[in-house]
Amino acid sequence: MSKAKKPIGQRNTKQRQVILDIIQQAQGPVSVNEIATQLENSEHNIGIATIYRTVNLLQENQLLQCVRLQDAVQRYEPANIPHHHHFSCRVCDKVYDIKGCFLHLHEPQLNEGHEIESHEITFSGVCRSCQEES
Amino acid sequence: MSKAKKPIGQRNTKQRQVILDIIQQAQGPVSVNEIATQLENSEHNIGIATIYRTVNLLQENQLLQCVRLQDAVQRYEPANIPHHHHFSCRVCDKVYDIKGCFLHLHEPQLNEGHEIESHEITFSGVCRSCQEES
DNA sequence: GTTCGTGCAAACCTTTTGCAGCCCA
DNA sequence: TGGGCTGCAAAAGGTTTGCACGAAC
Repeated sequence: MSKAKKPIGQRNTKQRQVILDIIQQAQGPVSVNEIATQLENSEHNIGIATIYRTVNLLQENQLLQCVRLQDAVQRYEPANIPHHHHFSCRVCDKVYDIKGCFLHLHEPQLNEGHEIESHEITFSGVCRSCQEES
Repeated sequence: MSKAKKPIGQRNTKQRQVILDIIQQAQGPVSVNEIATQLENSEHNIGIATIYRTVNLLQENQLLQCVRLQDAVQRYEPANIPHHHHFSCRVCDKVYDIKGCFLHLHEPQLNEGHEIESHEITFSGVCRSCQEES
């Protein structure tokens, strides 16, 4: 069923396809731990080092981008989704995508002389689901 | 000379005052490593665990706030400075404060149902000093 | 003197690396 | 068949914790 997919890196292994599939089907950026947990619940047995090596490879090939929020872990999401930001729930720790961007970057004096190339906005609070539960 | 200062936590120790002084006199958020380096260059001998325990205590007492940028380390800054954000130079790795906030948070539907309590914006690019050097 | 705080070292957590065996091309 | 890829385990960085000694009240 993965006949038409082009190889990741030099060889097209099952592990790499499975990991990429998990990230592409997620609702927001996922961590290596979250990937490992999903794999444990399936029949796949993929070592943690392979997951790390794969996400790094996918990043180098511009298929993934890395998101680092307030906690210690890195999360990964497909590189081809439009510009957006993230919301991190302080109750359940889940990370959601927030569409669009509220930033007005073109007020010139606000850069204070630095050359801004990119920005990252992280919101935090209580997510939809956790509000309903309380 | 630290006669008038009120205690941090339950006891007023020299270590805690020294660590707080370093953070308050810094130009931007500082990491535990940067604090440790400054202490090595002085006559103080403070264990790394004490620095971590102190910044965590100061955070609980709302004297410090934690800033986590794209790299793995946490940085700390006084909690009483006005709302602002940060710029991280990809050349020299220094972190600068950016005054003010460009964010327009009150467009209601953009929260996507989550209750936003705080936000953090990190800019990155090339800082003033590094531009001049090239 | 009692209790809290410190320093040291070990533990912990996330991520990386070395290496022998496996499997895709 | 050969070399890239995997799994395991050990190592590497940043942070936390346990414990006995020392210092603040």
